[in-house]
Amino acid sequence: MNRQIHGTVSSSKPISLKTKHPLSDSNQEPANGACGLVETRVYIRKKRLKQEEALEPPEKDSGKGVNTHKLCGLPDIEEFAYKKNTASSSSIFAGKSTPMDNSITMNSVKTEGNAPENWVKVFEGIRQMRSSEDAPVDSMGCDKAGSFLPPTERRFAVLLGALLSSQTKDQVNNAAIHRLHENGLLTPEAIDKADESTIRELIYPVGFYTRKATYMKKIAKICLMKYNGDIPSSLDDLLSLPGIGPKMAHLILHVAWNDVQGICVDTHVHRICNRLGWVSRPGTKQKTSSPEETRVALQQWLPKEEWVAINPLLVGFGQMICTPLRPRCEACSVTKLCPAAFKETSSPSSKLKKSNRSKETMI
DNA sequence: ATCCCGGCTA
DNA sequence: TAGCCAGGAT
Repeated sequence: MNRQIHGTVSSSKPISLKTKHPLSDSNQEPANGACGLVETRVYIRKKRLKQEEALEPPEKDSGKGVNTHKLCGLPDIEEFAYKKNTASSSSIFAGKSTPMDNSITMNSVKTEGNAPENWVKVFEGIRQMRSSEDAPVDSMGCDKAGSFLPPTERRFAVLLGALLSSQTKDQVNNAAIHRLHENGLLTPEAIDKADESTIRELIYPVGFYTRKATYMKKIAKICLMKYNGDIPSSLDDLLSLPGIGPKMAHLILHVAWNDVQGICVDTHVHRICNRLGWVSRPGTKQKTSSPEETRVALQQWLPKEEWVAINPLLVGFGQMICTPLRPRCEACSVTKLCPAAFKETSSPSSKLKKSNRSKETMI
């Protein structure tokens, strides 16, 4: 295995793509005797992880979750929404009016008719828990990666960041974007010309890298042909891109275009809103069954000023406290207002009866 | 409903 | 080590 991976971040020397790469020969994974291959892969992954650490020292809070609001190269929406006065004037939101005054948009909230009682208190409670927990380490050096790019390229980088970030730790995602950038592959033109296998190697090991490499090629072509090298600016057009679903489409719209058409609902938002009783299937009291259903229900009463903020708020909360399995209700300050509080003490023992468990935890 | 890819954990 | 997790496609 002679593949070279330069260890230093500062080096701009592209990763050698000439040497053989276990992933470059498509249809690898022979049904048998894949041991050598697997070892090679593990080796490369370790190297990459080292590289990533050099790029971004590990964060304590980073956990496993995907901080979707932290797209590589972008200012952190969470910071944008919750810190006092960040230098967000220079952020991607520059140009539009000052970011919402986070000091409290709540006051001006006119509660919609069907808004859950006390939601403001819960919102504030969660916000406080979030700020007392180790504030999420601010978006490391990665914001240099994209922020200095001209608007069109920056938007494309946002799009790729969103695509790559799903099911992938920030660190891995940022490193992948970094490698793409090193190789001049952050523009639709370059992606269009590059080999899919090259892209696949560069983004490895982000989650689902094979599919994502394919999507990147298609997306680049679509951007060139239909959008003059820019990314789509409407929700429907974003959704039409392969690999871009509702969650990412709304996120991209927020970050790239500063346009809020809907709430970015991921599994955390979905889960927590149901636990809190904030959403239900239309005309019933039952839990919503999908993030999309949650999004629609939530939008019916949550004031638009909070549509961007709620995602980073609940994502962080969902990682630290209101976890999917065995939520840490004892560490939560809003249990008095939470219908689901302490109801999920699922005894770790009973793996059996999936039905029971799913009833309790799959909320 | 199942697959994708790899990290995490019981 | 087996199984869960997480958006999106099919």
